Amino acid sequence: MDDKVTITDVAKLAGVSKSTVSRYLNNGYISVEKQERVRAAIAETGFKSNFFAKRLKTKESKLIGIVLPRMDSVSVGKLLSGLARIFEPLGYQGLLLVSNLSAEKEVSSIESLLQQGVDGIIVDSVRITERHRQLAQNSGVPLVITGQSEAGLDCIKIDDYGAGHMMGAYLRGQGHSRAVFAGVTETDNAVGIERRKGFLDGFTEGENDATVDFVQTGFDFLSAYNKAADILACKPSVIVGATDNISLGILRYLHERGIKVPHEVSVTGFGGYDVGAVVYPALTTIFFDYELVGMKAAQFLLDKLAGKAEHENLAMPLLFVERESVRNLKKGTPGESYDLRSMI
Amino acid sequence: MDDKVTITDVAKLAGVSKSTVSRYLNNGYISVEKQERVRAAIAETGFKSNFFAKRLKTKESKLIGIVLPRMDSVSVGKLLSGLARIFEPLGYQGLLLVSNLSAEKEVSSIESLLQQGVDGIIVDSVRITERHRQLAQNSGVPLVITGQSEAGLDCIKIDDYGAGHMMGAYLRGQGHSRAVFAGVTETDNAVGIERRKGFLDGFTEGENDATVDFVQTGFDFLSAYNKAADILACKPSVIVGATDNISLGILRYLHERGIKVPHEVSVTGFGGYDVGAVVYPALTTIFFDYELVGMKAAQFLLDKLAGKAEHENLAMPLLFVERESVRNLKKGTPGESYDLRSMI
DNA sequence: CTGTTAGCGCATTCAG
DNA sequence: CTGAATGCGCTAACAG
Repeated sequence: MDDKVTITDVAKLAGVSKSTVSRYLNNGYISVEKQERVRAAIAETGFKSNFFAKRLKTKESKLIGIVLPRMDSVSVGKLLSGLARIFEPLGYQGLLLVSNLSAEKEVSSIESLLQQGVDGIIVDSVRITERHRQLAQNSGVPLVITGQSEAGLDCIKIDDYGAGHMMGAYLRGQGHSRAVFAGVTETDNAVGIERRKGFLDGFTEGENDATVDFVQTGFDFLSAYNKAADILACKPSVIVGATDNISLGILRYLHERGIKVPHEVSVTGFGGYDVGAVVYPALTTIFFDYELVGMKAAQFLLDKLAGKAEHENLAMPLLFVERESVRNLKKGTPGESYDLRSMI
Repeated sequence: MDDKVTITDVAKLAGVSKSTVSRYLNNGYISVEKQERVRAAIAETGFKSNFFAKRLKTKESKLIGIVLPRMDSVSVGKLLSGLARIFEPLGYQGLLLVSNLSAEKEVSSIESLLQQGVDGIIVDSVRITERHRQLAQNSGVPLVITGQSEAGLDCIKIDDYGAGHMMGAYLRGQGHSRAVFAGVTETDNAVGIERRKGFLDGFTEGENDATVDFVQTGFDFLSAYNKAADILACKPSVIVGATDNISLGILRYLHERGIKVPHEVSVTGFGGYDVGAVVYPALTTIFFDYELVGMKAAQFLLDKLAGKAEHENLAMPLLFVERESVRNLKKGTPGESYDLRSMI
């Protein structure tokens, strides 16, 4: 309603020129006296500078395009929190698009964002295509990728391979030799392929009695739960869920069947958020700091915007969270820990 | 990089005037022959119309401002999913701002959004202030509120009072008379006040032997866990968490102490997402369809934009989810249900 | 320090 | 059906 008032109206009311008002708005030099008159005129008219006109001139939008695979997931939420934490104090705002886990949709979202004139783009990708690469290199606006890692592009991500490897090595150390990896389909490269491969390597490294079966599930509790019977049929000493959610679904199934964890079978996850600590037994897992990923990615984009950033392909540190769901086969059952505070 | 090409370049290459190109872009009449030439020129140059210039003329941004209290919460994620589901197919994009649970920050976010020239605003509010009201009524852009309900404003929300009442009545029906309501502080009006009041009314209605104690917690597992001892000190037959998270924290505490749920004490929550179904016992709760709230809010905003919507103050329907965590004191212990599929 | 003069890229009259 | 002309509201030289 009140966007009718323009810089011209203010200038008229203050008895100065448009440029003077513009200077007032943009830290240009202006005498204290006129400064005051302009201030008063702006207050009186309720003037708000027109965003589009301003951007048309300056070629800067202060807008960051953000492409996410989905909205209703803890990790995505954390990632967004991290992004907001960096961008927001600097006056950048986020333009949000959802790809629904489709690499094609990611691409079209990026194209759309480019047309909107965003200053930079962050895409939490499920898979990098050739078109991603083209856009990243030729669009003229900096693009940083989280979720996947691809040589030659700017990526900030969790070290999925490393996490898998760390878990594999840990479980070997606990004396396990028969594992089932319950994972998602290969459409998500990082989770579906790297994490799994890392686990395989870490678990079987230098050993010949270690076996790993693979059972495919979805990302949600229920689909994991539904595959639990298949998993059990492999007679594992440990079940490794590709995400905490998968592990929780399996834990529920085991509970229903009266199968004791970790006494009869061990279970681990990846993710490390609080939920894993409230179930019983609390889930041993690896903590992924997606908020940190968000912050790093944001900072990196900002650096690129400022021209002071070289190419980077960074993996965030991992934190192993040992809780109650793994049995040490070499020493028997672990002493159970009975305090949530120590596990969160 | 390729944003250099403007409508003028295309016109020149196609051998027509700028206006003709503009018409081509905006469904204006243009001969088939020139249509083809323009199409070719656009393809060749890789022309993308400049967003800001276009908006400067049309006064339409196709941008929806969205203000959220936080990012890392399931309900907020669901809400966003719902919004995206409606807005996205219509070419609207979301400009996202986070208020960090502060009503003041909400207001400044709204003001900022207004200045960006968004077509409409959705704010998931924690508390409505006088300034909210002013902005909603005088800013000239439609504003719909979720999360809170306020007379005279356009609100779409969960029926918090109704949910509380429903839960209260249910528990009375199960023969409970000593309850503890574990809730958050009153800064969140809907959760802190309405939900609690509804419960109080539903639980004590027409009875005089029913008592409800109140214990304050935060929104997270751990803070609820830390208050569990205080809660137990009240000797309740049932503990009512204001959110599922609160209830899960309490459930964990009870488990650690070996207190059987629901045999020794019952527990309920509010929210109804999947996590509550994977813990043991699975949590009896009330399902809030935040995704539906998002869809409704989006549609409502669209209707207002089209001028075909009257004022509205709508509450979404509730779904009672009976699982395993409540004991029927009139009939003894419920038969336990042993299948996740029936509870999700 | 300040006013004047030009556009930014596009949509839209208005005459053809 | 089409081209020429006119701003949308603002910033950035350019001379004062």
